[in-house]
Amino acid sequence: MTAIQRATGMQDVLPEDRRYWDFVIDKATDLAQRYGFQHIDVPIIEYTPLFARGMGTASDVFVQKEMYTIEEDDDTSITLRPEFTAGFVRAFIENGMMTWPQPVKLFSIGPIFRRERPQAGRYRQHSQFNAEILGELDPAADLEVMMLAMNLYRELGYKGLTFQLNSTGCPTCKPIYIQALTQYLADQQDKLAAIDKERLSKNPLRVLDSKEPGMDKLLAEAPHIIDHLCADCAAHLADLRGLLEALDQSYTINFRLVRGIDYYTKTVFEVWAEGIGAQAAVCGGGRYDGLAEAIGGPSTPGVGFGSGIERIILGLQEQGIEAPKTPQPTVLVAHFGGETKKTAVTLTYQLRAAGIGARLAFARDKRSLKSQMREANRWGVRTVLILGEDEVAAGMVTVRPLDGGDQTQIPLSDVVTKL
RNA sequence: GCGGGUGUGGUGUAGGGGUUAACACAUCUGGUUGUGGCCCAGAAGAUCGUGGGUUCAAAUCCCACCACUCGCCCCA
Repeated sequence: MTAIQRATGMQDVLPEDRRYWDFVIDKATDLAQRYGFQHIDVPIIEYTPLFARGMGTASDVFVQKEMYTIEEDDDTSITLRPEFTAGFVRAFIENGMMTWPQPVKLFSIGPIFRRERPQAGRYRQHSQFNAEILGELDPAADLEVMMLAMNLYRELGYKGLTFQLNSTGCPTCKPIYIQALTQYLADQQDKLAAIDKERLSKNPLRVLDSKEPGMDKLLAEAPHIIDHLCADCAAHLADLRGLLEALDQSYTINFRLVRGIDYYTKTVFEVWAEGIGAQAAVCGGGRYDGLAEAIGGPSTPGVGFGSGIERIILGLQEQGIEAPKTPQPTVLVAHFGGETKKTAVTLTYQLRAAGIGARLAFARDKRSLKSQMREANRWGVRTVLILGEDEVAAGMVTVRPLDGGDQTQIPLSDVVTKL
C-alpha cells in the first residue's frame, strides 16, 4: 500500500479510453433531452439517513456496511452517495418540485461509491447515468424510462439486447406473495443449498436469484409473483405490456427479478447484453412509489433506472464498437529558438484563436528540425509550419505538408486564412 | 467476509538456486549545413510486490502479508 498507487477499486481513465466516456455521455445526454428529461446535478455527499432509510431488512444492514460514511465532529453523519435515486427524491422535495409541471423528468451523470470488492465492470467508484420520472403513476412513464435505457444501448451500437421485466407488487400484494414463496421453499428445504437456506430466513425473495445448481427447476415450479399481484398492480403490468407490444418491443417476463424492500413497487426491469463478465445486466430500474414517503417526504410516485458508465464502455469494447477519435491539432509550429521562437509562439496562438488546433514545438534552446519533424509525425499532424531565421527575416513561413504534398512558402500574415 | 489466478524496467514478456537479470515495444539522442515515417547506432530506465526464513549463494525454494485480477456474498 504505497502512496503512489490507486486506492482499491478506483480507476484512472486514460486518454485512449476517455473518448469512450465522451461517446457514452454525449449519447446519453442527447437522448435524455430528446425524451424531455432535464439535466440536474445533486451532491455527491448527503446526510447518511437519506441513504440509510428503513433499516431492518438484511440487505439494508449490508447496504450500510458498503457505504462510505464519515462521522463529523458535530455529530452529523454524511455519506458518499451509493446511488442517485435518493438524492433525486430529496432534491424533488426540498426544491418544491411538486409545484413544477408534473411529472418531473430528471437525469444526471456522475460518480457513486460502494465499498465492495471490485470485479469486472464493478468498481468502488463508478459513474452512473440515471434518469427518473417523479410524480407519475401512468405505466407510460415506466415505458418511457425503459425505452430511454434500451435506445441508449441501441444507439450506441449494442447487439444482443433483451428486456427482462417483472412486477415486484406493492405493500398490498407483495407480503402475500412472500408468504407463498416462503411456504413453498420451506417445504423444499432439503433441496436448498446452505446459502439459500440462509437467504430464505433473511430475505426470501433473494432466493430467486440464487445461482446454485438445480434451482432453475425448483424455482420454475415455485409460486410466481405475477400470479399473486393485486388488481392495481396486475392492471399496471398489463397496461405496460400492452404499450411495449404496441411499440413492437420484445421483452421477457423474468419472475426471478424482484426487489426486497417495500418502497419498491410494481415495475422491475433490466436490460441485458451479451458479454461483460458475470453480470449480463447493463442497467437496472423500476418503480418506487413508496420511496419519497420512506425518507420523510410527501407520497410521490417515481420510476427510473441507473446504468453504470464503466460497464457500458466495457460492453462496447467487448462488442468491438469504436468510439469516435478525439480531435487532435492538425498543425505543428517548428522553430530554431531565439527570435524564431517568439514568432512561432505568436503564430501558434493566432492559429488557436482562429479555431485551428496547433501544437508548438517546445525547446529550451535550439532544437534540430529533424527532431521536430519526428515529433510532428508522432502526433500525426497534417502540416508543419517552419519558422527559421530566413523565414522570419522575410516575413514568410514554410508550409510543409506531411502527407506527401509540395512544400511552399507563404507570407506569415496569410497563414491563418490559408490553412 | 470467502475462494481461484497473477505480481520481473513505462508496457508486454523470458529466466524456476550461482557471479554484468534477457528480449520486444515505447522513451531520449545521434546517423554532418534546416526536413518525419522505414532503417541503423547509442543512451536512459528494474530496490525481480513487501517482510521474514532455508542456503556458502534466492528473482528462483518455504512462510506470511500486500496489491491487482476473476468469481462468490451483496447489489440500493
